[in-house]
Amino acid sequence: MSWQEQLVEAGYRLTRPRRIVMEILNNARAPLVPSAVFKRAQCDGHSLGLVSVYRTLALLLELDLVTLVHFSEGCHAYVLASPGHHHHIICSGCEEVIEFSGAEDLDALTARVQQETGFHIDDHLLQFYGLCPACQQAVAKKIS
Amino acid sequence: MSWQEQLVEAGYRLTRPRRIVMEILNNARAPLVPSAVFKRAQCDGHSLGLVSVYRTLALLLELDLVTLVHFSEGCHAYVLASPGHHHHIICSGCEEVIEFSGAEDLDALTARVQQETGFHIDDHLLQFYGLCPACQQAVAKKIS
DNA sequence: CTCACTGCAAAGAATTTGCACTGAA
DNA sequence: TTCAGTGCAAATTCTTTGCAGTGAG
Repeated sequence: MSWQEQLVEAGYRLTRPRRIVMEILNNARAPLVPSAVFKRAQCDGHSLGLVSVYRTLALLLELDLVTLVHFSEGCHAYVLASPGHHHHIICSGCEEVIEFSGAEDLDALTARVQQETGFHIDDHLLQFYGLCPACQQAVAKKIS
Repeated sequence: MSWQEQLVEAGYRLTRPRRIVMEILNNARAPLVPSAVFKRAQCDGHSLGLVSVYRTLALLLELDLVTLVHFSEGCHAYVLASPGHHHHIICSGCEEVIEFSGAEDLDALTARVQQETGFHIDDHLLQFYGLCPACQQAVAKKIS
């Protein structure tokens, strides 16, 4: 089901601002904060209010059409969410984000922790940080 | 090495506000945002500025004496960090936070993802969300 | 046609900065 | 005694809300 269908399915309208925000997130390689989405829209010649960006992102988040990515310093930004459960690797160099799946690999750990702590675990947050291939090369060049 | 020693070691002074913030975090079962730390200080009859709370938390974070915990809605809060690498489980009921170790269990996954993506992974963020034993009981009672 | 959605302007939070004063070493 | 650290007040973000106008269905 396309995101347009999901929106409508959930009882929302398919409007210009929502299209623009989705298009921008779709073209973005890195996670974007609301103001960044707004700026890109302006650069692309689109007109939309910053307020709509906030409201649209909140809505898309609720519908799981976008996800939050957390940075170690305590900021968070939005990326498009592909269907299904995914995790992200974030490049510390260029902030590019790549998805990977593999929740299964956590099952053993989850079970162990549940047993040890008595908690009933129902969700998790997993992200990796590192350097993408391009940035690794850039660093290598800089050093040599 | 105690946190006091770590502070001094790093060239900082051991001041009243820093003691107060550490004491409050030490007594807190749940992660606290800056304003919450500030309020608790007031309740405890301590006098310190909100600004100092911000500055102190930033410093403690830099020294790894405290860590950030992320909530799914996009907020983050501070908890005391015990030495060594740890992860957190956060209770969705009472926000209590418990630490667990087990980075080793991620090694296999890390290796696989590195190979698949070409990224060079050097850090990760892992948190579990769920219900602590007490809150599980509370829910069970409510239903019955 | 209607009502959900938009965009402005304004309010409200959250966080940072400038600066004179204070107290840890 | 000295300078790092504090606390206030003000500045700067960041985010939310009220409300009249607009356009998707």
